[in-house]
Parts: sequence; structure tokens; C-alpha cells
Amino acid sequence: MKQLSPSASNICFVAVEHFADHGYDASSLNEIAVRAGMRKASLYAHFVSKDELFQTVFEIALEHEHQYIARCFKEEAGHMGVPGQLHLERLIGRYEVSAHLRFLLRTAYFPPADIRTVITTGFEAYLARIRQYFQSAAQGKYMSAAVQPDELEVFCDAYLGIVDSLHVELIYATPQGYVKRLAALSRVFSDSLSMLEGASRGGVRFVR
Amino acid sequence: MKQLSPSASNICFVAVEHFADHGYDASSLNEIAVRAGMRKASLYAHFVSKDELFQTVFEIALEHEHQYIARCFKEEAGHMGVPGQLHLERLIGRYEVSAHLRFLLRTAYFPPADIRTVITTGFEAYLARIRQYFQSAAQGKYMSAAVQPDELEVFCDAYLGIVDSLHVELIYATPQGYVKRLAALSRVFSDSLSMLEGASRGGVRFVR
Amino acid sequence: MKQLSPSASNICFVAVEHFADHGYDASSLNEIAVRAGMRKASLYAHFVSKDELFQTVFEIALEHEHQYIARCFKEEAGHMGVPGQLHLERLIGRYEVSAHLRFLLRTAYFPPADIRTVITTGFEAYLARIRQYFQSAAQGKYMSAAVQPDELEVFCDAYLGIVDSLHVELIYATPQGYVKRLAALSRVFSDSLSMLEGASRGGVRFVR
Amino acid sequence: MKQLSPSASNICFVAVEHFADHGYDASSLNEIAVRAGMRKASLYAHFVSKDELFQTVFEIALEHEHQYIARCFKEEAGHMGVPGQLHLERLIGRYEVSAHLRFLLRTAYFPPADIRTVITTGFEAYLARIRQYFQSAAQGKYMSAAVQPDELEVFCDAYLGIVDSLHVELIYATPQGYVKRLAALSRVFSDSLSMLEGASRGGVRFVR
DNA sequence: TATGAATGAGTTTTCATTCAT
DNA sequence: TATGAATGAAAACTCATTCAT
Repeated sequence: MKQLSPSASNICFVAVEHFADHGYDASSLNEIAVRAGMRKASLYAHFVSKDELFQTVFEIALEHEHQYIARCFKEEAGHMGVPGQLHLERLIGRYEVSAHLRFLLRTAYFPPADIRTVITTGFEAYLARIRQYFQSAAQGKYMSAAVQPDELEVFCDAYLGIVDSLHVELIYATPQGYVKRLAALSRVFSDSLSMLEGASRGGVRFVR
Repeated sequence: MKQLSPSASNICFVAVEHFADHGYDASSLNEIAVRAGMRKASLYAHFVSKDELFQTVFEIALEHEHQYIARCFKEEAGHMGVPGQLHLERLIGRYEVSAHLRFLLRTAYFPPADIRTVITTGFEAYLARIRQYFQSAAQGKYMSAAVQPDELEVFCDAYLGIVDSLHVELIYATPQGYVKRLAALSRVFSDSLSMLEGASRGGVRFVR
Repeated sequence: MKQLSPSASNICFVAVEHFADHGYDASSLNEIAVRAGMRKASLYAHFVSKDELFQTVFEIALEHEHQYIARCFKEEAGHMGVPGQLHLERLIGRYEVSAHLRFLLRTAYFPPADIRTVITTGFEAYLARIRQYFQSAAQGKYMSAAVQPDELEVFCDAYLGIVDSLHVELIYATPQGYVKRLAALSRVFSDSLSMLEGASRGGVRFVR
Repeated sequence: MKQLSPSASNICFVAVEHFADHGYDASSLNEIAVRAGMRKASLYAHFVSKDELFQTVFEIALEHEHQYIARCFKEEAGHMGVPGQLHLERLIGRYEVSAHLRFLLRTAYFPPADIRTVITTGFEAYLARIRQYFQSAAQGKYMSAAVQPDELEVFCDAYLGIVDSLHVELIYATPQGYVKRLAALSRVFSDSLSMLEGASRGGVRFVR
């Protein structure tokens, strides 16, 4: 990712919000420009087209969220509890705070037709990263040796499924809905995890 | 919902597809008209505005999917297995076949700003309906008397969470992804359900 | 002027108001039709085009106002006072009450380009009629033999000028303005008339 | 009134003519643009809407005619003769020469519904200015001390009435008509004025 | 006589993009 | 790097008119 000038950065900063709120089609370069403190034509000194701006913003958003995910799982490292729990719990706060995440989800779910591939590729990498972190955490923690690789795969899939489910809840529902859904899915998830180990040793549960 | 003339119906038929594929903003009345075999101006003999067309299409889509859901759960009635299983398994087929469902999800997740409320209200009713069916199925089946109301609530929440998770998978991912996710979430879900009953009687599992 | 069917009459009745309020260009056949209790297409069973409707309405309006003028001057016949006084005094009431008059003035002042000639010709006939009535009244009353023909002509011109001046006041101003203007112009007019006869015989004045 | 760029000025120059000839509704931005040597879309670099263009043109027209009126009465200052005479005599020339005046009258008489208030307010100020000038001239000239304030008011009203009457004549009639009407109203007006002073000193007459 | 449906031409307006400065 | 001006293309929408029924 190439380095951006301060002006270009500022444009991107404004643009993420705008694209996140309105989507690609309903976003106007004019509005973005004005909010960035310049005229529409000036954007073209920084980006060759709406598409390029959008893609740049996408890369930045990806980068931001990649790093966020890394921090999130790093912080969790020492903790007990179900792997990935911290990430799930913080998702709602992150969503409110990070236009990058809001942009990312909107764009990933319904990418502009012309750049579908780029978007899809990027977002899959993002999810793969989450999966990777979860997997490591899961392996590193309590599942040590006993767990079969294909069992692990199942829990990775389920975890990502839960992540997406919460994403959607964030997109169209209320905070109360999010909390309920998080509780429900966490419960189910940890129930299942606990069965892995056998009731004898006592399952790990998400706690809220 | 008022009765539509054949022409108006045809327009809607074309429009669902179009809106589902491109979203509200990127859809052009011109294209819809041409695909419906008429000129742009003729649309206005049937719908007073793009908004009205869109909302009509939304109502139709809701109606269609309401009925689909009803059929789906009705058919499942006699079956054994986890409640709502049939719905989940058929989701991918439905998504491929029903522009109404594709339209519904896209619209619900990112509604046009001007009619957000209408859309949200309608979609919440749709989800509430699914929850209702699941709940009935769950009560009617194996959970009989023993299950506490708040436990049931949790499983309803989890079920809807799974539904949304699969929706998202359908929207941005491949069929393989869908199958894996369905398996994973089903496994987790039925694990958790099985714990409800106690290991003694042997848990019910989703089977694929 | 051809006889109109009841439906056609009703359309015209609605149309005068509409044209008077919005002018030719800003009037829509759709609105006129709806207010006349039918659909746009049905208008064409009665009039071959917007133009023809407009012209028919114009003829009707002319006819109405011709008759009104006749009544007005006839009623004045026996009265003392300045000739044409009654007409001037009643103008404001007529304007409020008669969409035909409002239509007539608007149309005469700014006729649709395509039918300028027709309109102009018609309206000039209307003014000529007023002039005629005024002239007769003037001759018949106190100006008897002594007044030179060219003097009479001047007062005719002045009278029509006053009429137009009041028309304009009605069009763009308030009732108070009308009253003031009427008083002022009447005063001036009767002053001048009174000089015709010489102070000896005592001038006739408009009185309000 | 904000300063206009040369392009914007040129557009306005073209637009006054167009609006004066066709009125608001029958004027097309496309035609105005083309006559101004540009494409339709370019207008929007200078004016945000048809309304804004129209209002700007209205302000310009008002300004122009305000200044014209000022010049007219200033030039008359030294003259003998009836106050406001010069203005009346030059009206026809002004009307032919000044699209601004033609625009002003058309717009004032039948303003677009949406901006009626703005138009009315502006035009009333224009008329008030004329009245003011006339009043000063009348006071300054021969009416010195003897004339009662309410008498003066009457002549102001009459003068404005005459102005409007001539306006209308310009709008719908021929130059010959104008000349006749001017003569007639001037005669009547000066007759009445002359009565003010008493026959002894000899009245002032409009002469043509 | 009335109308639902269709349509060509035209409306105002928006937008991404270009280019000379 | 920034911008004012211009523009082609397209948007949503309106309108008078036609025509089969």
C-alpha cells in the first residue's frame, strides 16, 4: 500500500464515513470533497477516479481492521475463557467507533459490480485472518493435543459464522438485539466446546 | 396489499431481480422498463415513483417469503430432528431460486435512507415470524415441558443468529462455504440442544 | 360558438379556474381532468387538444364578460354620475367572483405564443365593447351636443386606461390598493370631465 | 447583491430576454444555456437551480430599473411641466429597449407560485420608489406649500395608476395605442392638477 | 363517451470526469 | 496542489397525445 499525502489521507478519512453511510452508488464525490475542505475537481489531484478512491479506502479499512483484530487477539492471549471471546464482546463497540469496520462490512456484502473481485479477495483475507487467530488461540489454549484437526475446523467455521451473525445484527438491529444474540450464540458455542473435552473436566463457558 | 394489474405485476417481477442485483441506488428505471418490455414513461402509469415501485416490490417480496417460511415449517412438522433444520438446509436453494429473498436481504441490510423505517419494520416482522415458527416447532417437539421459558428464548435467539449467519454466507460467499458453515453451526447448535435434555436420553443431532 | 355538451361545459368550468390560476404553460391536463371528475384521456373525447380547450375556454370567458359588461352598463343607464362609474366600482367584486375575468386578463396580457393572434383579436373586441358602452353613456348623459368628437375620443381612451390600471391593481395588489387607486383615478377623471362643461354648470364628480 | 462572474452575467443577460419572452414556465434551461454558448449542465456551475437563476435575474432587473427610474427623474429635475412627465413619455422607448423592464412587468403580474412573495416584495419596492420620486418632484415643483398632504397622496396614487395603465398598454397593445393612451391620461391628469392651483394662475398641462 | 396503457419528447437536476490556469 | 468552468451521460419525472377497448 502506497504512502498517502496528508491531504489524500484526509480525503480518505472523510470518504470512509461517507461510503459507510451511503454506499458506493449513493455517495457523491462532491460531498466528500466539500467535507474534506476542497472542491470536487481537487480530488482528482489525489485519486484518478471514484473507483480508485474507493479501493484505496477499502485497503485502508482492511489494514485498520487487520490491525485491530491482531490487537484484539493479542490482548486476549493470557486470558482464560473461550478463544475469540474478547473479539466478540468488543465487536459492538468497535462497530460504533470504527467507520472502517462499517465500511468494510457494507462493501463486502454488496460490492460495486466493477470491483467485486478485488473486494471479495480482500475481505476473504480479513476473515481468514480472524479464523487464523481463532485457530491459534483455540490450539494454544485448552484444546492442546486431543482435538482432531477436522473438529478444530468445525469450530473455526462456527466461530466465523458467529462473527458474521453478530455483524449482521450490528448492521440492522439495535444494541439490545446484539447483546441477546451474543449471549445466545456464546452459550451454544461454549456448550458445544465443552462437549469436546468431556463433562468430566468441566466445560469452559462464555460468561457475560 | 392492493391488487396489481398484469402489467404492474410484470414490472415488479422484473424489478425484484434488478433491485436484488444492483440495489436501490444503482437501479435505473429505464433498464427496468426496457426489461419489462416498455418505455420508461410507461412505468409511471403503474407506479407514481421509484420509491413506490420499490416499496411495492418490498411488500411482495415480504409476502412471498412469509409464505415460503410458512410452507417450510409446515412441511417439517412431522419430521424428527432439530426444529428449523429443514429451513436451514433449504436456505441455499431458496436463495438461488428466489429473487425475492435476495432482494429482501439486500434491502433489509442496507435500506434506502428515505424509507428506512418501512423496511426495518417489515423485515423485523419477517424475522419475528421465523422465530415464532421455530419456537412452536421447538415446543411441539422434544422440549416438551422440561425447558424453561428463558432457555427457549436463548435457543430462539441462537436460531435466528444462525439464520442470519447463513444469510450472510449466501450473500458474499460460495456454496461450499455455505455447506461448511451450515454443518458447523448445526453441530454446535444441536450439541447445545442435546445438553438441555441430559446425556441420558441421548441428544438429537443435525445430520447432513 | 358551438354548443357544448354538459361534460364539455363542466371541463371548461374547471379549466377556467385552472388556467386563470396557473397560466397556460403551468396548467396540466391531468389536473384539469381529475378536477372535472374524469381521466386525462377522456378530455380528448371533448377537445382535440390543449390548445382547443384553451381557446374554447377563452371564447366562453369572452362571452361571459361581454354579457357582464352589457348588464353593467345597462344597469347604470338611468343613474346620474360619471359614465362608466358603476363598472369601475364593481370591477373588484367581479374580479373576485369571476374566474372568467381573471382568466381573460392573464391570457390577454401574456397569451401563449401559438395563439397570440386569436387572443389579441378577442380581447381587443372586448375592450372595444367597453369603449362603445362608455361612449354611448357619455354621449347619452351630460355631454350632449357641445362636446367635440375628438374630445370624446380622449375621454374614451382615458376611461379604458383607467380600466386597465384597475385591472393591474387587481392582479398584483391588495383590495386596499384597489380602493385608493379607484378613488384617485376617479377624482382625476371627473375633474377633467368637469372642465369640459365649464365651472358654470357645475362639474359631475365621482363620489365614493 | 453578490457579484457575478462574467459567465454568470452572460447567462443572466440571455435569461432576462428568455424569461421576458416566455415566462418562467415556458422557459427551458436548455435553450438559455445554448443561447449563452454552453450546455445545459454548465448552468449549474453558476446557479444551483432554475429558481435561483430566475431570482438572480429578477434582482438584476430590479436594480437596473431602479437606476433607470433614478436617472429619469434626475434628468427631469430642472424641467418645467407636470412631474413625472418625462418618465411617462420615455416608457415606451424603455420598454422596447430594456428586457429587464419587460421581464419585470411580466414577472410582477404573474409570478411563479413558489416565489410569489419575493417577487411581490421586490416589485412593490420598485413602485414605491417611483411614487417617491414623483412625490418629491411634485412637492419640489409647483405645488409648494398650498397642497394638502392627502391631496398629494391622491395624485401619487393617480400617477402610479397611470404608470400601470401604460405598462399594460405596452404589454398587449400597439405603439399607436400607447401614444393615444398617454395623451389621454396626461390630459386628464394635468387637468386635474391644474384645478389644484386654481384657474387664476393657469394650470400646467402635459404637452405632446 | 370514457379509460388504461403506452410513448416520444422534453423537463430539471446530478454526477464523474476533464482541462486550462 | 487546487479550482472554476465545462460537459456528456444519465438520472427521475412530466406531459400532451394516441389508441384499442
